[in-house]
Amino acid sequence: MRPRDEAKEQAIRKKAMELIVEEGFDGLSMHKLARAAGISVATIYIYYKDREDLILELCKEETLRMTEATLKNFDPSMSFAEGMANQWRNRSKFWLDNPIEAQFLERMRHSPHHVKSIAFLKKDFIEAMQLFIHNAVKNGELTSMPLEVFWSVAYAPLYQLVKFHLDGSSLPGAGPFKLNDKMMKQALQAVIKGLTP
Amino acid sequence: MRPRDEAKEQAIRKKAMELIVEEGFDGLSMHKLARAAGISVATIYIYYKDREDLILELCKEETLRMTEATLKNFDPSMSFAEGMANQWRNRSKFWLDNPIEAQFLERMRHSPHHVKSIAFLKKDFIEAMQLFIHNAVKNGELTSMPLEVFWSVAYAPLYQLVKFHLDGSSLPGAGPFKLNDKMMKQALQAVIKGLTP
DNA sequence: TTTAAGTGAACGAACATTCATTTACATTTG
DNA sequence: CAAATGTAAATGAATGTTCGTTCACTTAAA
Repeated sequence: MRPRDEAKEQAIRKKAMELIVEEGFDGLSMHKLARAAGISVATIYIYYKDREDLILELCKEETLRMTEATLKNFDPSMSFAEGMANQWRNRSKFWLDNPIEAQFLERMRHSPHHVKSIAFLKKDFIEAMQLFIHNAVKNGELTSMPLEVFWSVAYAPLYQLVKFHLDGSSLPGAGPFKLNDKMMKQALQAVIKGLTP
Repeated sequence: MRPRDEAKEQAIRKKAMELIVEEGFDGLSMHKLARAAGISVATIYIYYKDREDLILELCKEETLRMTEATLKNFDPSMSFAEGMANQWRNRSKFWLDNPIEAQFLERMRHSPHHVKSIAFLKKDFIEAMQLFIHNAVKNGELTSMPLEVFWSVAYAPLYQLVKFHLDGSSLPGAGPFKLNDKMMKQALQAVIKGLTP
């Protein structure tokens, strides 16, 4: 029996995400993908049932990689300031180390696939995050508020900053934009201050 | 000479945005759009040069409507807390009053069209925003920071909250989500607190 | 009567998916 | 050890469909 060529599957995945990031979902056609990956169209269908399956499998795997990176050295019993610093570090590091994969996930989040995409978040990841804010509230380090309000204030600024960075610009008229450590620290500090009682 | 049927152009615009919001950019085909709008395919080409032109014209007009709504009763010389309250009110109101249009703009912002899309922001809108934060810093109401850091901390939480609301949910496991005034106030308060020296 | 709005049919290109065939490797056989 | 065999990987061509766009034509109002 002939074994699968791992390099081919990797090429499919990589090029598919590149196409989606650079040209959007309408830029991902099976023929174009095959040409970009240097394989035959039919080969894609050995690995994936159809186009939809390919997209969802990509999302599933990258979501897993993302959540694993996000939980690195994280412990829900950390102090609030420590935990927030860890989360901002982990999340921004994942984005900057894996810009294609992270931007692909962001495209998913802002597409009709969104509902299916968040379903890939593992229970233990969600529970760790909920336990963290529960502890912080209990310890008087965090104002009590709905999960959604916390998430919006705590992390949305981080993702926006990283998006500005990867876009290379923010507003027309403002110059090119390059995120640095000082800005990240400043934003994190503001967020912590806002969330602290 | 036969006059243009305004209702037809409106139907095209409305249905195009609906298709993009509900099915993504690959869901917007000219044939499907014509069928949805109850007109002939060729009619679309009377109003728009091609598919790309249609998308960009939609974006241009909706961006204008959005910035006009955002500037309502806004004055850069307002106090920081007043100005922020005005902006959160204006921006959330536009989203909730025009969910299709707002979500269409958000799809643009997270697509390869993004660069063209931000170019539609009028200079006076940007200048008003910049003057507002300049004044606030001068008056000691706002910590000095790069525009991008400010924007991320000040508004990204708002857009994330509204997105949770329109999605109807946040994380799997968390129940359905409905944004209310109290949550909005709480988030705004946190943001202002974080940005104040 | 004039003129632009509006149309349905038609164009070739690109699309997702399938299929008969070939290829390359692991295993079995001599 | 080498040749034959089995099998899933890999393929290019082909299928039928949908795509964006155009065009010769009809319609309606100024």
